[in-house]
Amino acid sequence: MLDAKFVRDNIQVVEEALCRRRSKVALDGFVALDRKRRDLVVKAEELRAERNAASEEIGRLRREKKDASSLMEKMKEVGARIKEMEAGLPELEGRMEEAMLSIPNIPDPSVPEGAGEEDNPTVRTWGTPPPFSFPVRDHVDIGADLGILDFERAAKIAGARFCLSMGAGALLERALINFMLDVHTREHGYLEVLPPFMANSASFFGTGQLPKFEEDLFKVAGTDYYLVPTAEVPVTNIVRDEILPGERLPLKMTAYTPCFRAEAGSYGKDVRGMIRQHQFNKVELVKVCRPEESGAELESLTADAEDILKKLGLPYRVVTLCTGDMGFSSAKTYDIEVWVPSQNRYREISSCSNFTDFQARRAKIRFRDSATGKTRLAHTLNGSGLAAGRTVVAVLENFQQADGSVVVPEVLRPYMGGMERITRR
RNA sequence: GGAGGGGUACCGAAGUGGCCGUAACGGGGUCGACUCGAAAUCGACUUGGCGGUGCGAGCCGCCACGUGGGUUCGAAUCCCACCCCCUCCGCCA
Repeated sequence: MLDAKFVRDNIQVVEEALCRRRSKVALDGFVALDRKRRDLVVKAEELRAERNAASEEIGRLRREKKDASSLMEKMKEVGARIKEMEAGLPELEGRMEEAMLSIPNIPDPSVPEGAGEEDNPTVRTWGTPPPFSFPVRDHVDIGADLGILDFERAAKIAGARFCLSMGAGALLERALINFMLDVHTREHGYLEVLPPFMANSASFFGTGQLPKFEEDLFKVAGTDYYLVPTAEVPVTNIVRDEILPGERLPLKMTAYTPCFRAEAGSYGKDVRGMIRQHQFNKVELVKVCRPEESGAELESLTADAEDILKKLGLPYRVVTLCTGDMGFSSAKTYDIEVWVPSQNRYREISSCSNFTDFQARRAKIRFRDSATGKTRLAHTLNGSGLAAGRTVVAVLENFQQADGSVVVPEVLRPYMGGMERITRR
């Protein structure tokens, strides 16, 4: 959510930002609506001030055993007028709120303008796609052949877009998760947290998934809970409604969670394999920092995620999402894309975003600036570090051998009981 | 699921219709005094949001006692609904 005051005073800046984002949100009438609301608020406040003064007077008179009935009579009327004033407020405030909640974040000036995915410039590339002297197979075939992935039985248990890993497949994914958490906590200085895998609607409002994107979520029937689509939700909300001591920033947290996504509107997209699932495992990185530092913190967060791919030896590139491709709450996003041999292209494996104060304003995440003693909104960031399911895909496909086996990356071997190669059982 | 207790500031806690919300009392914190320095002691200051006004330090007002409604001239206090926490019982990994 943007600052209503900022929107009011900088309506053209916001309109221009919406235009750059290719967003269709209309700000028509916003200023007039806000004007109307503030007029009402001021009038109601004046009346309340009058009533407060009179009530005090009534109290004084009664203590002195004097008559206050005429004043009380008068205030009865004032009370009615206050009610009248306030009656119109909820509707106006509701419309304001709705307008504010539907405005996306303003893109950082460094974000390139563009319409969609095809306009995302590549920032850097690491490694080279491996050459294969034999026909490349995709992870579904590799996994089935090795007996470690079973999509048919997953469909029996749950349905389409679910995966069942077994044996070395299950071990590989668990090893990846442990490896990622260890690197981030031991080498990158993140605090490991293990949060709830469901969260209440207030948390989802805080990070911006609600109210706009409810159809992407799984709601637990009969409750106020939703399954988390990313650890961003429970982890960022750890500090919701808090004023943090300035010297404790930046907060750096990493969390493993399964992620649940309804994937509404993605019918026919990535239907094969474990690229796009209703449930997948992910290790997330979350930061809460001072506004001055969020730009640099995004760079280091992205580098922390990249480090995992480097250590695994998986080729990747980093792209900047252009204005038309960015998420609703983000001011700047880097996508890290890993090489997927069977598709002969790079696929997203991590998305690292700086939300500036957009989530912090919604979630009321503030800190006390020790220099001024004043409270300020913090900046929040997060990124996948990494999506474990897609990392399994990348490992299986990039390290596949002519004989159908898969070589285990060196750094994972200690996590897999020394296993050097996944072979058919 | 049943029974009971509770949610007030940074923490503990008092307050049960006006004299109580920058909110008693205790603790903590910050600054100052004393001291060679410290401890102890003494003093001052320590919630957040919204709106108006001003170039500004500021000044003025409104709101907030878990949340949302209601009663009343006036609600932390009375009424209704909901949320959360704690204790005991039941069930349970």
